Amino acid sequence: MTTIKDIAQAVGVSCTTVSNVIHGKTGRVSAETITRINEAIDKLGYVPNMSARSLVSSSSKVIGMISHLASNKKESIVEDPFHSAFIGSIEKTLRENGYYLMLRTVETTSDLINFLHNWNVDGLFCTGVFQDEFFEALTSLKIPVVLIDSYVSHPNICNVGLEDYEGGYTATRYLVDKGHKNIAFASPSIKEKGVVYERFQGYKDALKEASIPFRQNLVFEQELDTATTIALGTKLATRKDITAVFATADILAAGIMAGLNAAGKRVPEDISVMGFDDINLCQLTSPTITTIHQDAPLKGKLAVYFLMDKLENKPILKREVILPIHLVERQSVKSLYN
Amino acid sequence: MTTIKDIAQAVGVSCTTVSNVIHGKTGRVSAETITRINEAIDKLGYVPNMSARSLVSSSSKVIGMISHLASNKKESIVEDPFHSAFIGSIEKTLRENGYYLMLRTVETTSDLINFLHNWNVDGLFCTGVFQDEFFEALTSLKIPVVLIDSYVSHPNICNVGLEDYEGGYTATRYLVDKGHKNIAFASPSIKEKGVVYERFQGYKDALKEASIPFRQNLVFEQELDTATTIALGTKLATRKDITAVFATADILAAGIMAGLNAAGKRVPEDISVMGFDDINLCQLTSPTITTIHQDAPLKGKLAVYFLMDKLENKPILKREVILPIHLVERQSVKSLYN
DNA sequence: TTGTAAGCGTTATCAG
DNA sequence: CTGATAACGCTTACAA
Repeated sequence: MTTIKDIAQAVGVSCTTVSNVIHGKTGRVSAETITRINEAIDKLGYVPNMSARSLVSSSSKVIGMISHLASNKKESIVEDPFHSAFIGSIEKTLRENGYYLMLRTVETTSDLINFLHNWNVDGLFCTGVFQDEFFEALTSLKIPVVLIDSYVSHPNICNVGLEDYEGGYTATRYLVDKGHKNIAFASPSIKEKGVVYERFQGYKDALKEASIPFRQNLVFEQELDTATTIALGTKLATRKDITAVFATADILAAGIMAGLNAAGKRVPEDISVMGFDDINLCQLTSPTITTIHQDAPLKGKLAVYFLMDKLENKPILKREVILPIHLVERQSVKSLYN
Repeated sequence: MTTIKDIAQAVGVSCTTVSNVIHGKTGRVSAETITRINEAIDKLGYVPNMSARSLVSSSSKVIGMISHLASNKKESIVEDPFHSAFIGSIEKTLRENGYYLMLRTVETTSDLINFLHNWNVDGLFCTGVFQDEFFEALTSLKIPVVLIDSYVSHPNICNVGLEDYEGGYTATRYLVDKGHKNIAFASPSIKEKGVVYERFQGYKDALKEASIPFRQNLVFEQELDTATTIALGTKLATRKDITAVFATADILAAGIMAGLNAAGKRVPEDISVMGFDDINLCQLTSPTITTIHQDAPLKGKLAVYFLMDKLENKPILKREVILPIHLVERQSVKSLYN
């Protein structure tokens, strides 16, 4: 392991000078020394020891991407702890800016605090945070925090979100415009201040606007694992009154379609289905899925930009960015006006 | 930040003793001191500074999960939904053993070396490594390396893999047993010493065993993005000779099915399709996809166990573990014997 | 323009 | 049983 000291000796200068050159504090160093140091760095293959830096400088260049697991949830592919859609995008942007990404699951608030102290973590990403004790802990941290897909807000915290309300509204409105009146709402558990809650409000408002009474018995909340979603589909097949379903996730929509199919119902002839997210799957099912599109990689990228700005103490113009959605029309919804 | 020194002062002992107690070197410490130290640790909320530990002890508890990007590829670290399946499992197992997971994409060998030095990385996971210069670099590291889904081998390196050959054989054999003779092979680029290559061998051997001549014009290699896979499906629809397709990934199989469908072909009536992996998608398409099952979370877990054993210098019984596959029969394959 | 030296939090060596 | 003390690699006042 080549160290700064090795470079200093090779060149015949002090550690200070080497350190200064490395950090571009090149104002008070002669041009010649600079080149000689840089040559030595290349030749000897110097690589900074981040632990040492971190120890002395209270900046570690470590960014945590944490996922908060409510106590004993089972890990499944659906319940992907790391929201794989945008994590690649996050790692890339972070790396290009000289940061390192640590993935960590925490169960309790003190798990989080310990983790942050362990590595002197510089900044944090979290997804799907609710208004709870965990969020409170987040707000009192002294490091930048960027929340993704969370409807909790605080002056200390930046948010990257989606037009969830609009998405729910747009989807429902689309179904209404196609002549549907008995529209089921399928989603995971509708938690206050969560993305699903917002989509739910959009659903309800679209109904109200069309003077269609909201009925609680058209709301179906359940887990997103494959077996459960398929079961919901077969259950919906027995409900003669329902002509359309709005599912708040494509994976859920697909499961419902599979269940309907298994029960002998045809989509969209017998019942229409709308999804949300516009993942690849939507183009692979038969019929293809009409859905609300969102740009996950962009979400990741924006989240990083937010964090970088805060880390570099740039003025934060706004604490929040909301990505637009749009409807992608495919085959899973049928018009009742024919 | 509470440090060891704070604890030492509070209890009235030296740093050494505190450190010893923390590490269970409790042989030469009085029972009373131990409890007093532990109480202080709780009360003052001591959390170890990993950077400091790392600096002094040449073990950082950092494990890298690296993905090697061939320079100009756009794919990111978890572009493959299948990879994200076991990354959660890896983080969990690592965490339970006191380690931390860093995600990192590297393009060149020296990117890798630098990263390792930066953080004094204790161990490494890599997926899909081929016999190239990058692999050579891996073999000469002095830290434990566990390869996942890679068919390169070296005494210094552990492998966690799958019965890819058997998978290819089993899938093809199944199609043959159903009376198919003109069986297409669809996959991403077949690289020497890669998982796809193994599956390809299994395909060829199953044909040979059934005395069906191998035909290169039944082999289709292309990218796995949705548009391309669907295009392949429509292309296959024009090939009157083909009665079945073996795709080496479910995502590919689904795309092909969508393309066939779009071109007016019915699966499995007109053409049969087999997948590989058994991801959720297989149960969501219509028809559901007959496929080769593999256990991704188990793969992740075993990879971690391998690494832990090497990190703790436990005797390595075998350098390699190959997970079994099995066929899951669904609806996308039709028997020609009726 | 460059060097000295202290100190970050921890562990390890060696004395007491 | 316990405690000084050096060392890990680096940054940063402060000197020169």
